Amino acid sequence: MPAHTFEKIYKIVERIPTGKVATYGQIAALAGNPGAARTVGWALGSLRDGRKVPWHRVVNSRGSSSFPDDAKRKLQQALLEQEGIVFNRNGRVDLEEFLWRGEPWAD
DNA sequence: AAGGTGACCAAGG
DNA sequence: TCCTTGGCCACCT
Repeated sequence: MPAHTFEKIYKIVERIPTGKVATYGQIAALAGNPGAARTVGWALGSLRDGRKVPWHRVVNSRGSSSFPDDAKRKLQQALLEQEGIVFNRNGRVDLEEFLWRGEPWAD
């Protein structure tokens, strides 16, 4: 079935292991749509409850969250810290350390 | 069919 | 390190 782009994105995000984070561009690439980073953010923005997607493990290339709501980025940061992710004083994570090395697996 | 929008990204100043 | 600019792609009206 035509795994809608959204569905693909969700599945990828679900594969991000605890204690690691991924960037939008990375997910887009893994989903087979390199360059569609914006779409990824949009997909996650449309995310509803009931779908167990660790959206908090998705950050931008700077290693910080780009949430429009301050409350949510705080929540995201808290959740990540619970998983062992460390934020520096700039509120960013060290991608060299926590970026998920998702391999080009094949479904 | 065309234009607007978005949890983006990379490059340049 | 910050801000701006141009370009990406999928979805909605």
